[in-house]
Amino acid sequence: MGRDNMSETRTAQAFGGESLLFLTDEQLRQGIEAMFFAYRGFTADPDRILAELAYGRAHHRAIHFINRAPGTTVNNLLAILGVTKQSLNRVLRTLIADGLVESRVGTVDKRERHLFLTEAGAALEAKLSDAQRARMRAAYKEAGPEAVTGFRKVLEAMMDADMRRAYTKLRDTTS
Amino acid sequence: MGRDNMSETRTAQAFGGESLLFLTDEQLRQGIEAMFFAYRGFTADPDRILAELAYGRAHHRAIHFINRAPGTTVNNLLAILGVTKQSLNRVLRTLIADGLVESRVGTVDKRERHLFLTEAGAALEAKLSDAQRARMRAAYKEAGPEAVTGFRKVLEAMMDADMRRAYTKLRDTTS
DNA sequence: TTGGAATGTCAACAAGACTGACATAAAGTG
DNA sequence: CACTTTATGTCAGTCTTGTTGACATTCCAA
Repeated sequence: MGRDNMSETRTAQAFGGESLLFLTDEQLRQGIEAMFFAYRGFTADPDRILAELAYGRAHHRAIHFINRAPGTTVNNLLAILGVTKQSLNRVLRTLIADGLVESRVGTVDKRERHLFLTEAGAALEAKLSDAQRARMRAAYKEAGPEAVTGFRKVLEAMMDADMRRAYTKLRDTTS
Repeated sequence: MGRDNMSETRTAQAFGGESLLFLTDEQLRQGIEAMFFAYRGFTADPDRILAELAYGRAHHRAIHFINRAPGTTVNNLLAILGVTKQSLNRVLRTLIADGLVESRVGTVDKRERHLFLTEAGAALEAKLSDAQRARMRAAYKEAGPEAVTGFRKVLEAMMDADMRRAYTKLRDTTS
């Protein structure tokens, strides 16, 4: 019980900013398990909403990033989502058929399809991200401002290089 | 470009410990996207190892938690993993058939099966968690000690109540 | 005009989740 | 002892989401 608290204190408080971290396998494993359980919570609320509509996480991801970067091309979306075009295409087809996403042929390059959310699509996006933001907001409040900064720092450091590029590019985009 | 850095600074530095958080939807969305991209990195290394062995994440999860709590019952594992017994059983069957997991009938309650890793199972577990820990260690080092504390705090606050119980119970177990 | 790039479609397949139904054995309870 | 509940396993079928491979279309660019 008290054992872990002790080692955690040692890491966080006894050592200063740029000093060596005291990283036991035990502490790393706790971080790993925390990621596992937290990700379940992270997706739980949207999953419930999606289940009612016979959609899955793949639909959520597509809707999220189309909303985030309206007019994005299919190829661009593929790179961000990290799936094959066939897999994405199946999801997009249902979303387009259901009137949540609109695909417009490119004007400068007519091979490209630019993706936009319809009103209905934007409404679902709002519903999904409201739920997810509520969870995130509660977690942030409970953990406190400094914790949030640390949280973001570690997550960013955990990404693959190319995902980190995609993330920071999106992050620094004024939406 | 600079816009986000400004708002982040405002949140993290201008306000003190117990003050109200300045939580814009923009900041929350960045946290959401950070979770998405980071989780990909989090699973990338084990996924590569597992792909060579024709195993998936489900096998990894089972192996991880059996290693974590040797002798755990099937029911216990079900609760932690949050899947159906049919789904877990399929994974366990292959792991037992491949000689990575051993299932022993309970002594006090003969209905229960207690799960253990074999030597081969423990070897794979070590290989997988070495890879995952290396990623985690690098991220922790890059982010710094205070960031690690904050990271863990936010993740814990993001869990569902029952997962949080499972997590802290595991966390506080001397392994 | 030819080659390559972007996109889409079809088919087949696999992992991994689900539900539902049923079997078995053991434990608990009246 | 009879009955119920619990723990586990299994069979069958479905769904989502991912994969590969093959092929067509469109169109830009050398």
